Amino acid sequence: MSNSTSGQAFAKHDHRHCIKAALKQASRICGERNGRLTAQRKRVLELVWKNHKPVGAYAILEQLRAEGFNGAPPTVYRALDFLLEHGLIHRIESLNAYTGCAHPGEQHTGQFLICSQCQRVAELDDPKVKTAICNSAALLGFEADHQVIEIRGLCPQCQDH
Amino acid sequence: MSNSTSGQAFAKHDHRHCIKAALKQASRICGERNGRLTAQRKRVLELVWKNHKPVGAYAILEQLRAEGFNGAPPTVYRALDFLLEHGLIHRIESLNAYTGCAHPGEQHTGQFLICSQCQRVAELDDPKVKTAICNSAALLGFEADHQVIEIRGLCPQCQDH
DNA sequence: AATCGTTATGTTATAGTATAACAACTTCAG
DNA sequence: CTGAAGTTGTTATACTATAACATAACGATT
Ligand SMILES: [Zn+2]
Ligand SMILES: [Zn+2]
Ligand SMILES: [Zn+2]
Ligand SMILES: [Zn+2]
Repeated sequence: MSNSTSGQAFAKHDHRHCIKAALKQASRICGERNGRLTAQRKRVLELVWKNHKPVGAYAILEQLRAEGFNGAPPTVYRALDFLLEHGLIHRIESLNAYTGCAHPGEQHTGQFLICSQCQRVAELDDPKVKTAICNSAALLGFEADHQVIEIRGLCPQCQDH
Repeated sequence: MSNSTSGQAFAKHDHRHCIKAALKQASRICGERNGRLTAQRKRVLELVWKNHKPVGAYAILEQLRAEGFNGAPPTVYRALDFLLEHGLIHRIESLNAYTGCAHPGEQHTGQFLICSQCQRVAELDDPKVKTAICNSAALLGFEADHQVIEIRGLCPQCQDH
């Protein structure tokens, strides 16, 4: 089961559950695949999950340094690469930033709703969207493989005023 | 009328027509809006349209320098910003690169098919895709504004072998 | 426990992408 | 001609990401 219902990022919720669930899932998935969720990788994953706002590699680095870690960019990028490879986080191309995956372990390619105001991101995985794209691509004989879908707009809470 | 039928990028065609049409449209659109298509901006647009492969800002800079221009990054980025603002080019987020717009002047947000092998890009504007996304977003109360859609895969010609 | 290949991390330097800030020049309406 | 707006030049710097090589931790095997 997923650790985050679609769109939950925009609803009021106890985010500690998100974090806890994400770590638990990560642990399980790494166990199944012989991936080693080391302390650093785990810490980076926690920082990515700190909230539903995508976070940049250098922001993570700053956090780690604030905690006494004395490291350099490659350390962070390696951790991020590991987490990406195991499907525990996604990269948001239009932000050069990273966000926790809401459906870890399941094979998928996320679709992201990004609030222009509060920066929070919700991950969707709507098969209709995927189908529409694949159909459209197929008409041109294009064989779709991976999709980057990042939608900017206003989340429910930021539409108010 | 658009200067490039959807998906033409992947078909055999006389690309000189693409370039010529793009420049003509650009000239018209800038005229209508009191945008000044200066020599530099025009040259950058030509370089972006050199083929259907997105091109990076620094690659453009190199080209310009090879032509005797002795400039710096801001010049290129300013030209790109101008062209983006007037809807004459698009930015491909997942490549940090720029590509000519196939429907300049028309209000739209492109959807891009990017061949992983030959790097060529075709621009779509499928209303079904847009609708599917907007519907999906609306279910969460999210008001979609701008969409980044970049599909990786293999173009018809690169699927052969 | 000692060994050894594999994986992970440390470290330094550098590549690649983008913008800030200010100066000089061009254009064009009045 | 003149002044305001827009454009380009120039220098420096911020931000994002990786190359390359050294060291350390791990884990299976002996
Ligand atoms: Zn949460
Ligand atoms: Zn918001
Ligand atoms: Zn063409
Ligand atoms: Zn191709």
